[in-house]
Amino acid sequence: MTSQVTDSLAFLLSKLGQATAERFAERLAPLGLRPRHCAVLQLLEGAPLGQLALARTIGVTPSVVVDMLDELEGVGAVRRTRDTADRRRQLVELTDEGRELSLSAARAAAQVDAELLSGLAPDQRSALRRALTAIATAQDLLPRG
Amino acid sequence: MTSQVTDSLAFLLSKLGQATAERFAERLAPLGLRPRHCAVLQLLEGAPLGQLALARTIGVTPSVVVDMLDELEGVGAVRRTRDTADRRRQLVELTDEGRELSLSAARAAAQVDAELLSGLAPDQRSALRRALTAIATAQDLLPRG
DNA sequence: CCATATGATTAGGTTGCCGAATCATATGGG
DNA sequence: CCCATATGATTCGGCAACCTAATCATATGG
Repeated sequence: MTSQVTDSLAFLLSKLGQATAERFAERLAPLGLRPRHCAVLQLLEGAPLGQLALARTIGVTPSVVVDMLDELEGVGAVRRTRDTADRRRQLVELTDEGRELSLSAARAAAQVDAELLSGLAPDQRSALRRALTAIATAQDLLPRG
Repeated sequence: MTSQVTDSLAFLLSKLGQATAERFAERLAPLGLRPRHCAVLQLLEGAPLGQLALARTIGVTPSVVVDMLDELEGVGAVRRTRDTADRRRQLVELTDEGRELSLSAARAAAQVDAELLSGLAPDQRSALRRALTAIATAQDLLPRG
């Protein structure tokens, strides 16, 4: 009856989160993408953005954005163009290829979801999603309110 | 209505898992511990183990175990002793200090749990735990069957 | 028109993991 | 008995994903 760390939700969530990330990464690999690219692709589906705005929104430093964009340019998903109004600025926009990749990534994610949820009853699934969303919201983890 | 990666459970779980791990790490820091040490401490609460057995059970490579044990020895939580029956083997056992640290770690984890769950109703909490445990079991992530 | 701020980039460091190579010890077959 | 091979621990080098600080180009306000 001693309470154990591995019984905690914190431990369970950490492990499960890591395992899920790995699985998702495997699914994305054939597309030439990695999990961290997904938030970028999705953000750019709206309008083109500067790199600093991108960095702040997804919560990494500007230098990380440089790397990620180098990679995304490498697979032809995004295009950097100097902002003519402010020539310091790189406007990053999605290519058609990028839009397709973003869709494929969403499909990959959905596949992982299906695998994760396969053992759960429908009401369990929705309860899980609601609970996790509530927690993530409370912890201020979600990109768009 | 377009399905988005960030709407997926996979993405949510990855993010939440990482955030939770960071939070847990902050709680453990004053103890001189990190999340990855916890599984080791807990495993050793049973009987002393060799490092290879440790590695296999927690799912990391032997070289990682070496590092972790160096750290745990550094805070006085474990002791390595050559197995007299097989002198290649290091028998790793918990010290009294280690037992106390393990308890403190469990308390830290419980605190994080409380924070995570604070916004949820009791029935939501148990539903969440059941769902996560079911998934983790299905994915073969739990140390002890 | 110069001081200062801002956007992107580069360089270098840290953490946590991995695989391959190394070293000591054990064990079984000739 | 002794050597080939296996096993346990360790070391070393590498990789991924982040960070900070320094640098460079361009803007902007006094």
